[in-house]
Amino acid sequence: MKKSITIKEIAAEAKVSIATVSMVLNKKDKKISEATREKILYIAQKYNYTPNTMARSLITKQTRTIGLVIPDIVNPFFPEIARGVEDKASEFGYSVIYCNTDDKIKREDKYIKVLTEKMVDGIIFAHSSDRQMGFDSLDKCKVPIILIDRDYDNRNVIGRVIVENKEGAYMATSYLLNRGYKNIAYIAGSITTATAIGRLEGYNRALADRNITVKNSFIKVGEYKMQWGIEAVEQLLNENEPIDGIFCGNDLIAIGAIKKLKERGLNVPGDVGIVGFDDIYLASLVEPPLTTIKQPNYEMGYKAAELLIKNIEKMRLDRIKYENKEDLVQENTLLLPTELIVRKSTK
Amino acid sequence: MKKSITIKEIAAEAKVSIATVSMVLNKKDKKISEATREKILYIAQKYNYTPNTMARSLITKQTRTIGLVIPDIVNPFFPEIARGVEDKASEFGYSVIYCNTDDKIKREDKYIKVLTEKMVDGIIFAHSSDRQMGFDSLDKCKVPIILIDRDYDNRNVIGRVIVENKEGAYMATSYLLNRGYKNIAYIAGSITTATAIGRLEGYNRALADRNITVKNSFIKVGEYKMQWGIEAVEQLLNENEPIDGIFCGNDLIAIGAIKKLKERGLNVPGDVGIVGFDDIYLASLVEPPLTTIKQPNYEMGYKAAELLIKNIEKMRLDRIKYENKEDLVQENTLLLPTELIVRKSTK
DNA sequence: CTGAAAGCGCTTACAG
DNA sequence: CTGAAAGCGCTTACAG
Repeated sequence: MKKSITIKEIAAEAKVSIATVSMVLNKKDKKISEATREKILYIAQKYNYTPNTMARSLITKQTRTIGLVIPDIVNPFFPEIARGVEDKASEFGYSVIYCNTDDKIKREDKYIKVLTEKMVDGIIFAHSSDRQMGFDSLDKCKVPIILIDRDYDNRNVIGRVIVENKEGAYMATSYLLNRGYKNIAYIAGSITTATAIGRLEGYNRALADRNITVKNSFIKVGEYKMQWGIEAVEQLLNENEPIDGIFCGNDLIAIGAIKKLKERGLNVPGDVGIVGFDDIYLASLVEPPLTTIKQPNYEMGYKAAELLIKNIEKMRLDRIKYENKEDLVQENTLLLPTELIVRKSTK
Repeated sequence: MKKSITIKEIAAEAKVSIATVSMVLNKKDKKISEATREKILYIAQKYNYTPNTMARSLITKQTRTIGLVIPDIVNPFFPEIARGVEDKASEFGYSVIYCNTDDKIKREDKYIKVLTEKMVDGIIFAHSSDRQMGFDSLDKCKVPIILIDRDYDNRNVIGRVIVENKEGAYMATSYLLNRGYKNIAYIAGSITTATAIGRLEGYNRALADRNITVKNSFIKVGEYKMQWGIEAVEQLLNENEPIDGIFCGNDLIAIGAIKKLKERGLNVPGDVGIVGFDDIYLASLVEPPLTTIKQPNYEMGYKAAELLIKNIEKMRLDRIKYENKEDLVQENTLLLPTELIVRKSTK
């Protein structure tokens, strides 16, 4: 491909210094005469000058690039987040490098390292549910990190964007109880993350508020996949305790659960009431359409990017190292509300 | 965040030159004594040295970063492509910057420019259907480009990965004809791209092969969205000519079409046979599950990244400018086959 | 086996 | 209003 000209060559042709060219091209040209300015701009235009941002970054120590580390863009949970991040980033003139970790800690660490080497200005990170310890790579990381969705106490993080999981789960479970369902199971994706714990608490609380005893056999723990919804329903139906309602840890589980219930000849929501969590794209398209707790994914990505970039720019301005991150995290924790979306079949 | 040490500081502490440190750290250290090597490695380890790839890129002229420019990651068509790209890229040690254009030519041009400035080694580009001319920005682009899915004749491109649209559409239409449907409409997303033209040709051909006259009123052109499927069915049902089958330009259209048909009390596939195109994630989850032409999206992304990176590395090795791109495009055109996926309702 | 030096393309005080 | 110079953190011939 054609090579781009440099400011050196422009300077030569314009018979000025490279400093002058640099100033004009960066619009720090208040002190430059109109004549030289126009001459330089004309030449740059003529040769289709493209600045080399690598050279610039080397000096300014900013790349205007951020990293987005997520488990899997194919999981319908993540595209909206990714879109939110990219929208906000491009609004601020930042680019985003995205990485799929498949929830593997090794890959997470690798990507954190690669992104650090590429000198990204910051990272937005939805980490694996398995990551309960071993944050060495994050501690070593020289780049500010915002955690999204999956929340842990962690020192090496400047902020978090999380969701009102407890409140959402409470809403979901209460919705089922209010509609007369009594024996409500909870099919969880995991039970270790703050996210999962919040959802479990909300479920427990909703039952407790109505003096319903929580049955351990009604709580099934697996993974956030459709297949697990299928298996969990299989288990629940094969046990002695009858159920008539299910709160599912996410929509994918709920879709699997519906599939299995229908196979067994049970109607949803006639025989068994179901509520999911997340409100992914396909929740409205499956049949019956899924009643679900809307998690504001787009907003989560958008807000995370905003938080990150604002902090990046602030750090640069203040020339502060922010060693004391405890305060920062408190200040930069965003809790997004959830919402119950009731959908009825068109049939 | 903590500042990383530089090779200069390592050199000082090890009492060697920076050249030696550089060689050791880059494993070009055949000629370096074991003692100095270990000393350097130890110090680098001790201070958690992170190379500054900006500085490196400035010299080597390679960033090991590629750009992925797509309309919208939220459109379920793209996550698999994006995943394929990222998988192959990371396999080769490349990162990927992704950009959403919303099919807007202005945004495409902006991103191409930004990526060029960031000195990406290459770009994978699924461009807007509206882009029928005005490739100036691409012509100006100093970076090799691989086109995916949407194909145009264009000089400034080193390769293409496209799909057997014609064959797929032929399969889809023939499938409906073989099952006894006679009056088959085609709800197209667009009609201008090579992709769309291929699908239309396949549809026409399947009808022609059975001596069925193509009716213009059976061909509806709109956009690749669910809403258009709904509207197009509305139109088709309000017209005089009865239909009993629909080939849809993509799955989203097909899902909208099914929705509308059901609203009107028509059974799918009992009353109206439907085939989609793309095989997106939710095709199996809607009810009735969608029979569709599988477009190998993951593979498309994967192959595109492979093609791109191989060409990048080859160009670097050969130190060739590849001005004559005509040949290159021929050589680097990958045509991926489609496949008919028949799905039956579980009810 | 190792070092001194040039240079990648830029920005940023500083001097005039 | 403009230029000379230093330097960002590296790599790469070249010399010894």
